[in-house]
Amino acid sequence: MSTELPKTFDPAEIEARWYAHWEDNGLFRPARPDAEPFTIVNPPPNVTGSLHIGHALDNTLQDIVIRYERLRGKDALWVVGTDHAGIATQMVVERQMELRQDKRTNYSREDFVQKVWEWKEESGGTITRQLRRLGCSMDWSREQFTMDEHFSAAVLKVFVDLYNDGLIYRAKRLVNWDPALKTAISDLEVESREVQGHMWHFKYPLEGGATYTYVERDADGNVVLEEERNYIAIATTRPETMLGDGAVAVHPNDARYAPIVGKMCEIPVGPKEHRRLIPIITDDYPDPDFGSGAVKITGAHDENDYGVAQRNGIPMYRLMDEVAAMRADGAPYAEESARARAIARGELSATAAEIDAMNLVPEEYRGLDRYEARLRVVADIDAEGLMIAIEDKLIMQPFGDRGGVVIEPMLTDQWYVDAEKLAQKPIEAVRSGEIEIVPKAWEKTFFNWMENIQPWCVSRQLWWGHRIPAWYDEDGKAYVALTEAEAQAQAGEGVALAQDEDVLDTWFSSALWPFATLGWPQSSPTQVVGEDNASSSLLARHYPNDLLISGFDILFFWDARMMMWGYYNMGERPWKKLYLHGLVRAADGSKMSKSKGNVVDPLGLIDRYGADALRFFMAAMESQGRDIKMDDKRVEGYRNFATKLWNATRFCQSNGIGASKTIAAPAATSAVNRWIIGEVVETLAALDKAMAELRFDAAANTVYHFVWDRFCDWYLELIKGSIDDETRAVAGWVLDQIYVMLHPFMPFITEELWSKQGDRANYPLITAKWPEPQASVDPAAKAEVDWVIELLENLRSIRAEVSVPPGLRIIVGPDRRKLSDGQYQELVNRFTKHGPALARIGKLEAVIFFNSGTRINLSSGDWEDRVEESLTSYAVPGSAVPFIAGGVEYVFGLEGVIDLAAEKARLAKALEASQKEAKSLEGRLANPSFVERAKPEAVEKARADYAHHSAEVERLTAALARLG
RNA sequence: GGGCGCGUAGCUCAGUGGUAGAGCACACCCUUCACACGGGUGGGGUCGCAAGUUCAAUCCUUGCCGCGCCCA
Repeated sequence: MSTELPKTFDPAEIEARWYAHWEDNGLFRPARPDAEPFTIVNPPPNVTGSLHIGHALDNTLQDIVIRYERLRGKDALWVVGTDHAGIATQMVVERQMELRQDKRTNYSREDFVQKVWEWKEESGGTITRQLRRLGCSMDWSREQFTMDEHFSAAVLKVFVDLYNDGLIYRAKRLVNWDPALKTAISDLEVESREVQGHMWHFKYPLEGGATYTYVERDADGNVVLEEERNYIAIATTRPETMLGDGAVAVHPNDARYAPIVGKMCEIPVGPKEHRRLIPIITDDYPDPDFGSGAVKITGAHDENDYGVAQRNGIPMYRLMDEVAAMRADGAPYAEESARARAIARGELSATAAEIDAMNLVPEEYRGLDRYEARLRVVADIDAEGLMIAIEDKLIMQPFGDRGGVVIEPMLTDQWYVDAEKLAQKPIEAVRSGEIEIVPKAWEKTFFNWMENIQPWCVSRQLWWGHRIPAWYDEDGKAYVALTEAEAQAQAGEGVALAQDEDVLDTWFSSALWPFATLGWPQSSPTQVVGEDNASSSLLARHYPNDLLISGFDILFFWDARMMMWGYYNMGERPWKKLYLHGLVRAADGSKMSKSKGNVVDPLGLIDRYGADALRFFMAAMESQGRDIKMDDKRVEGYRNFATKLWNATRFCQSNGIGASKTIAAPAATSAVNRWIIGEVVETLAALDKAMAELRFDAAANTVYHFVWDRFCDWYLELIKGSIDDETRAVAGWVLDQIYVMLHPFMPFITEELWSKQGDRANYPLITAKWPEPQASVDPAAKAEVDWVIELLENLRSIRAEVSVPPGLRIIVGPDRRKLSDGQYQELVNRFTKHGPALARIGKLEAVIFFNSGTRINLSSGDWEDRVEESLTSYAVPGSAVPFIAGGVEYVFGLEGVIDLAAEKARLAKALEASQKEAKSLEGRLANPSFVERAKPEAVEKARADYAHHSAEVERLTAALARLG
């Protein structure tokens, strides 16, 4: 028996109650050992994080899929967990320390890491609680963390394996150094932004006051400037790096500087007596048309210069420390610069390490911040009269995406993954279709990046994270092993070893998510499913995963790296399909950001409209490939939709309609019941198709329109007043199908209504069965109900347009003389069967078959055979309105009540539309090439449409004529 | 500079080689016994611009204009 519903629908109460029920009863992952597995892993959110609208979208989509597959009977596993987020988490804890005038370096590494763990235990669960409020049905019983012991073991194993395979190595290179976080970061963590800056033009005097003739020519080769110079002009946006210049480079074809190539010039900064001389060299890098065409080369602080320096054997002098302040270490400047001069003259050779140890910052600049040093350098050069010009200029600057400060390229020792080799399998997989990317448009972006991939810097100068399993002996030789003992064994007894201080990039570990969460490496992928080894069974059953859903913004960060790790460690794709969704934007289309203050809190939306409404919004707006603009009104609309369903259920309950007893559609004889069953069949097919194609918008809209437009607006209206046992059974069944089909999108309200429809304590909706109507569309029933609907829509439209008083009951009828006997019989049948509904909804009193004597009273069903009314009595202006439904012309009898002018206008409008349509079709059909060359179906359709419209034109013309 | 995507009703968005749809908004009507978070009926679009392909283009091609993103 059903339980009566309260009049109002309270999402908050329902959500809290059902979520706890599902979770407490293990319903997110019921034991289904024999079922086909289906697996999704969630992109692990930062453990420091809280739920933002992007998470809401991402997790809603995943939950829709997982609930759908669970309902379809699969062994659906949604792996959940959080990411230790090295930089972000360490920052959070350090900031808290700052508030207490404390800092990380006041502690030992072990103590600090311990404090991070304490913080994580206390405050790290925010986002997982919030995911529950969204209704996400993850398998919390196996919640993971990237720093869990088993996960860490997996990370170290991958590092060691890669090292042994030569795919990971340590090298001194120019890296993106974040001076705020004091760590290296990867290319992907750098954002280029255009900022207002300056270009300074300086004179670098030639050695010993040498001069040359500088000649500037225009495009035609005419001399536009010719002068004697004792300097070479250099343009730079970063004067402070001049101190580390190793050379000046010009393009080999640049005739202006040909006279001085190979000569030496002086860096015009620092104490005069110790000024360094550097060579003028040629390289393809300088662009003769940019600036002066001459470029200073600071190999240790600029990506392009680094390349030039490497190609030409130019020393790379490091100028800054870990916070990008000018170095204060090393020997006095006089001593260091003397050595540098010797090196430049070729009198002294030095190793890279020796060069790195040299500090070429003059005493007066030592310890200054790089920007302060810049100001001082510029002022000093200007004072000496060597500044040519300052230009305002927009320059591209690299910013750290976490620290928010300008990245300083720095020469440091870091660990690199040979990404190019690891990228090959993933590239092939996407190319061959082994991994499908949806929407397909992203494939190009994927290939473009993967095919130009750079070595991946994976070491980070942090304390929180997976410490790199490398130990060094006193000579700096590295021993890579899973444990210190193994490293010691490699190094030999008695060799003093020290472990690498650095940790691994968080993405290095989170890329193991698809299999390390399933028990790898303790269980191998080839192990057979066995009851005795739960984890091996898990890995074998659930790897590869079926689907990954992520935002396109982490395609490279995470998705691509999962592919690399999947093929490398498991020899197989991590998932069969990758679905990429867009960003959720603010209502005005701008990107949401804390600094702009336009962040929409998903929890606030849940408070206002309910989780179901927010979820449905996300689904309905998720068309492949597009960003979603936030629209509260739309969320509200879906809250209204939920209320609509709630009230439809209340109506059903008050009419004794309860839970269905069968999976299959009940047997039905009435057209309305047979029709709605057919509508369920069609809706289900459309929904399944949309889900198979991951068209979340189409899926959501399909259910929405079925529930509102078909079930509520027509079915319930048509059955009112004639609810018999068959109808009760069918209506109850349809409601149940609605709950099931809608459940992936709106889990809370559907579960609540399902439970209230009958005694179902042991049969919750979340684990119910997906519909199997075992029925098909009945074309006859469909035609009959479509006829009723068309008739009623015509009646309502006319009533509104010609202002028939709302309560007035009216008469309709066709002319018997225009009907065949078969048509007449069918109409008599239909009017008799649907009389009460037509009377109630259409406010019809009777149907008269004019010129036959037959009149049927629609509410009572009474017949009169010899009525005197004929069409003639209505064929007077102002008494009859014609319309066509189901191909039959009716007259709407309204003696004296209609608005003649409005009626004329209505007919004229309809006539115009029909004429336009008919004319266009006529023209098309008159075109021989259309008839000859178009598809036969198209020609056929055009003919039929033309016949229809020209008949319409005739009737409307006649009707208009009758009105005078 | 290279690549990708977008430009359809006032707004937010679907869509198709045969001249267009939804939700919201708007106008009018309705206190009809599930629902005013409701019911009903309407108005509203040269589908960015210009060429081309085609019997036919909003949909295909090219160019242009505008917007966004990614990469240098």
